[in-house]
Amino acid sequence: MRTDSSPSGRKRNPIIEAARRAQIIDAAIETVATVGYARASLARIAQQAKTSKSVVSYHFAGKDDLLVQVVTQIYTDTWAFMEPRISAEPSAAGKLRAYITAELDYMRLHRSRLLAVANIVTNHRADDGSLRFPPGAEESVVTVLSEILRGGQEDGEFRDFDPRVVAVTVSQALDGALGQWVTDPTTDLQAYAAELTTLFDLATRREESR
Amino acid sequence: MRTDSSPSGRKRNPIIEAARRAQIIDAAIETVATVGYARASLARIAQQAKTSKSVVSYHFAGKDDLLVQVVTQIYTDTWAFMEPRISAEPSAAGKLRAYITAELDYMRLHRSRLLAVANIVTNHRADDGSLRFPPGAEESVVTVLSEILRGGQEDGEFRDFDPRVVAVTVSQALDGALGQWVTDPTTDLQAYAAELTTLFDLATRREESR
Amino acid sequence: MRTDSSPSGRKRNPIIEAARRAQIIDAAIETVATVGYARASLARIAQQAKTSKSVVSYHFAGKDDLLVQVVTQIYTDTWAFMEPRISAEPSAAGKLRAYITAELDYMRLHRSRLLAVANIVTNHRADDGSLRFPPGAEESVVTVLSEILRGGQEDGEFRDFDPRVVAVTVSQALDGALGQWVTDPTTDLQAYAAELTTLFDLATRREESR
Amino acid sequence: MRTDSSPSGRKRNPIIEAARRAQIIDAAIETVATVGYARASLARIAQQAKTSKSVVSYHFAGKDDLLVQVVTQIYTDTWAFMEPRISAEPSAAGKLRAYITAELDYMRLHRSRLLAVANIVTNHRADDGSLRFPPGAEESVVTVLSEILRGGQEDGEFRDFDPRVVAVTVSQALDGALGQWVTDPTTDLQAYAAELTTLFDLATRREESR
DNA sequence: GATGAATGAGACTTCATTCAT
DNA sequence: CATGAATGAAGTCTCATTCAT
Repeated sequence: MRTDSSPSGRKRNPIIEAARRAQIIDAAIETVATVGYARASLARIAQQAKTSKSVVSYHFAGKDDLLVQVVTQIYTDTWAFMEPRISAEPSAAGKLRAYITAELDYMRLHRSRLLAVANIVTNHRADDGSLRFPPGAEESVVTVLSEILRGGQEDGEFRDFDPRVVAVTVSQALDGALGQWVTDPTTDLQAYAAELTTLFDLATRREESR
Repeated sequence: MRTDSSPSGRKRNPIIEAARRAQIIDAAIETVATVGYARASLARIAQQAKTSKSVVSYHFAGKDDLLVQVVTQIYTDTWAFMEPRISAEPSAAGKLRAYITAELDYMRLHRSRLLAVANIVTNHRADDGSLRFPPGAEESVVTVLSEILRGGQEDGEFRDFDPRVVAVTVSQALDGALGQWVTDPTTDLQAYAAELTTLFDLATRREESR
Repeated sequence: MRTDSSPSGRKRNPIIEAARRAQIIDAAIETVATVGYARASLARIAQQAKTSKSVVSYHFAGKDDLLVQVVTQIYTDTWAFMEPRISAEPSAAGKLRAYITAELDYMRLHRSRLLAVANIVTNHRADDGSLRFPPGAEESVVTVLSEILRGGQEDGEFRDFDPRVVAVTVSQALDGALGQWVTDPTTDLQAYAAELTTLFDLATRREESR
Repeated sequence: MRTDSSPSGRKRNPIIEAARRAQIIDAAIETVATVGYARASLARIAQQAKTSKSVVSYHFAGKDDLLVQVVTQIYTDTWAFMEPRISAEPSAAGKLRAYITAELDYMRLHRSRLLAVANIVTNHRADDGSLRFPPGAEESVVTVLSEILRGGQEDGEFRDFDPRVVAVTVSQALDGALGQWVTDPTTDLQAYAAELTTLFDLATRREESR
């Protein structure tokens, strides 16, 4: 097994290399989304990627490395999708609405990705038992949301509340939408988005503005 | 292994029986809460219960049976704790507030139980890959909440919204509180409860009443 | 566990005792006949007998003891059924025919017993790996047959052949009938008996008598 | 574990692969022949093959797959040995004699193989309890024998009898020879062959030809 | 550079037996 | 006398990882 996560030999071909890695990451996403974290073994992932376990072990330092990269990549991609739509909104309330609708739009396009991320983030642990992706982490969704909310409070748009509590709740609400959609595939995610934007609008705006 | 999960020999000793079962269930709860669903093996659970795997297999038909009983028992116990407080409230808004505060109170008393249930419910699957405790199930939290909310709408207390969306969101919000508390043990759950009751109060009441 | 195979306590009731033993032996027969020797565990046998493993262990010194008694009892019963019909025939050829038809008649009445015996006899071994019921044993079917055949040779009824070879072959032929019947339940055992009596008649009689 | 039982990676090494598989199959044969079907665990087989259980599980999809391949391979090999000798005989009676002597010759050369096959075929079952190698199967010995016998009847060589009954009996007679040889290692298999050929000759030929 | 082969640990389950009551 | 409870060994299979080529 290679010890670093990006193979580098004498004649490595970075294009083929990247393609293989992407293929394996996609397979990991699909596998975790389909069978759940606990049953997503390297064998199953390799099978999904139509390769062998060796190939997976060659391109990634180990299972942990693979899953970390899955999460990182999805976080990056999701944020690249959502960020412009959030930034485009001048008001904090607009940003919050944009956040909700953007994530639900992304969800419709990439169900497996968000499913995989949710599975991994809530289950993957280091050997000492600590969560590998603690909800308070820097890059976390919750942190971003907190800042939007705090901004809205400072601007006077939002009432007084604990930004972290609301951020956690919004984030959980979106996970709930995903779960609901998985349980009932007929769920209308756009209607769901409308429900949630209204809900959090009412829940966050200043009393005077009502 | 015992064939059925609830032993019924002619002269079985229900006291010893029940005690052992309770001990093992407690061990399972503690283990899942501590190391997570994926690492909660029968060996670890047995170790926690200070017995051997054989004893666990003797008292439960299998791992699946054990986990199902863990969930069932916690559901029952949680509901026995919450139900009186909810029923005592005459209004739907009161019931909703009671629901939130009751679950968070239970959480303070029995962190491991709710942690275990959350872990099992989101991860445990049948052999065919389907979730063993689908969120839409009869006894599910979401169903109970939906009915409270629908009642409030019929009474005219609540505005018009999709009860299921709000029920899912409330339930997820409570899970989020648990996660937040685990991540940051200094979290004040009573303050958290106040934040959430206010949030959902604002989010659900009729506009006229504002 | 009791060390001897027939329990004897202060107030034992030999009638109940015998009934229980018979019930367990029947269950063992049925279990071995149904699922085969390798899967006939004490648990399965106890289940078939509608008791618990403890009861089986109490009435028999162990699995080995139980199986030995199953075989012994069936041998005894089979022979009690066959012996009069064989003895009634004055000629050796008649005895041979009687042997074949009698065993096939018994087979129709007690399929499970012969199936169980065949399974146990060919599979059950002592801890050192030696067969527990070697085909050459005193009480064995083959020995009885050999003597009938040798008698027929001494009388001049039968041609010259190795009695043991023919005895083994007749015995195997009957086992083959059982296997055939199990495979194809529509097999007509009486027609099968006629085929076999003719076959071994032709195979054993003296040339002059043809 | 390998997912399929016959590996087909892009660049697998068929030589090493085949050698290991053959080694494990031989070990399985020897183990089953020695300790019997019921005690032939993967651990014992691996020990006999001087490897570990993992290696066995790597090369075969499971115990069932291994045993199926053992039987298949022995069937193939036995038939390759016997077929030319049978085909060389023009008459049906000759073919029948050749069948008997050929199998007994093979038995002398490969006692363990025939012992293993007999053990597996009579004991190995699918999970639903049905025999894995039912005696009526296409490739079965009995089917081949039946056709030889039927041919002899159509030619007028053989008397009128149920070909299946005689086929079963011949096959069982050969198994009986094996059992006899195992019980008494001094058994002269060539003499045994002569006894059997005479026996079935007399049993099958037309009356006119006597 | 890439992979087929191997490995040992550990998963869940079933086994025959023993023991305390 | 009878049995529910417990036990440790052993069963098959899957795991993530490593290694020789």
